[in-house]
Amino acid sequence: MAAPGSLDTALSALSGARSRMLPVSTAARVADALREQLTEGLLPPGSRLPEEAIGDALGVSRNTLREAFVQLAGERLVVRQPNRGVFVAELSPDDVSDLYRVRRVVEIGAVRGGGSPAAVGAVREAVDEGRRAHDSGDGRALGTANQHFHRALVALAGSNRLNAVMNQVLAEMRLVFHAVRISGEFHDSFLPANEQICGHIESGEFQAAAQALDDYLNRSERDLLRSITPPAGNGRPLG
Amino acid sequence: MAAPGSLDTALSALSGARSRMLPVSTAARVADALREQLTEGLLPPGSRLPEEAIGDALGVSRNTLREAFVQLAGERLVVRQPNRGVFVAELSPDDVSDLYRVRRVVEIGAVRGGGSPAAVGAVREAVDEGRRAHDSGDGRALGTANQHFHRALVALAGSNRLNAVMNQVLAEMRLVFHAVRISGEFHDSFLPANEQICGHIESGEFQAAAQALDDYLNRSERDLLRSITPPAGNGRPLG
DNA sequence: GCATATTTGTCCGTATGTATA
DNA sequence: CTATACATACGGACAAATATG
Repeated sequence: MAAPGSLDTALSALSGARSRMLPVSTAARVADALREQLTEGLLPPGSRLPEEAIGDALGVSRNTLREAFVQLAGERLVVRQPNRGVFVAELSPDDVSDLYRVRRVVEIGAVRGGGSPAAVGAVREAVDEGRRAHDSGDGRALGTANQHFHRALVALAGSNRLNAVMNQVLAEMRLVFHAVRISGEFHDSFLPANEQICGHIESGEFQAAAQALDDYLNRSERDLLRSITPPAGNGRPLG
Repeated sequence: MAAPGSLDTALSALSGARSRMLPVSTAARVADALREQLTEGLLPPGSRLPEEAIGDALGVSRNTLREAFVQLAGERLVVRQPNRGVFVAELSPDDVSDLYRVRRVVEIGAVRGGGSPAAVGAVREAVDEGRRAHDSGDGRALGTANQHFHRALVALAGSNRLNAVMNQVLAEMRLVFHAVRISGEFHDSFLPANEQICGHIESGEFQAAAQALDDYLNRSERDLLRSITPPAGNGRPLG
């Protein structure tokens, strides 16, 4: 029941998605549409997602919508409570720490192994994208560029499966970012870090890059956990 | 159409699963049942999984079965071809290499970070399990123990999400293992390697453990790719 | 190349059980 | 405790795409 009005607004924009009849299933398109709403923060964590209401809003049947829910639940963006319904995932501080454990292993592991010149170039491109966003004062684009940077780091490993894992992790991170108030310094801090990490990679100093990345991830986790400001009971979900 | 008889046999044993009414959805139980059949090699890669036939065999409706298929497709155990149906995933040599890229990053990354005494103890337990299986000449149990060993390595990182990733990777690996003829030496080679890796971890020599694990994974990938014996066209799926 | 049969994709209606007001 | 709302699961239906003869 958290903000049903915004829910309607969020879903109404997707009704037109049915028009293009691509060889992709309706359920997949519904999942894509909902995933976008979720990662854009338009559906706040903890929100109930009633089948009938959302199915009507999207113009799809409950069966089709349920298939999309199964997919999103597998990506941990929504949680299915038996006989209760599906809810937008609420990430606890423990979940945030878990995500950073994944990131430390996956990102650092990918950086240690280096990558092809093209993959390294993609890292540099993400750094430049962040710098341009910073210069134009676009905080939102800056956050997106940072996600591109870390996606590019993982892509160094050259594994489609690892890329998919990172995509899911970043989607969950966006869920967290939208749930908390991000201070300006949080966004600014990673620009020089990215530059440093990228430089090490370009010069083949993977160990130094891994160390710098580890430092960055530890700082990032600490800052993010602080901004969550845990209530009385620790390990509790955050709104 | 590949071995419909074995498909019937495989599914008939699961019909009784409906008896226990746990707070777990039917679709989830169907997914569990199918996943077991898939990872046990009872449904060979490339097999078609017709909705009506399997739904009847499992005693569930097509809608419920389709929810299970969505979940299994997300785990890459089956592949959905639009308007064609779902098929048991066929892994190409490129897929195998991709899986090993994931394993190198995830397993080595987890080992580098060390783990709690309990997590290290689980690694040792998996080594012992493998030794017992070897002593009793149970090749099947040996393979299972090896999977437990690598699962325990990843568990060192203490991340539920990373454990889930590894579980999916191992499920795909089983798909490969069942599709190829495994030579006896393949199973025997990892026993001393596991012992060595475990010893390094117990003595806190994580760098040495990581190096030994890297060597093992490289050897394992090479041996597995060799046993696949790629036909004329490289990168093609294997039966 | 064409006509037919099969199967998927999607929807609807409905019965049942569970949770909540 | 009753009543209501909702999720769960089933079966049937139909169009569209695909496979088959």
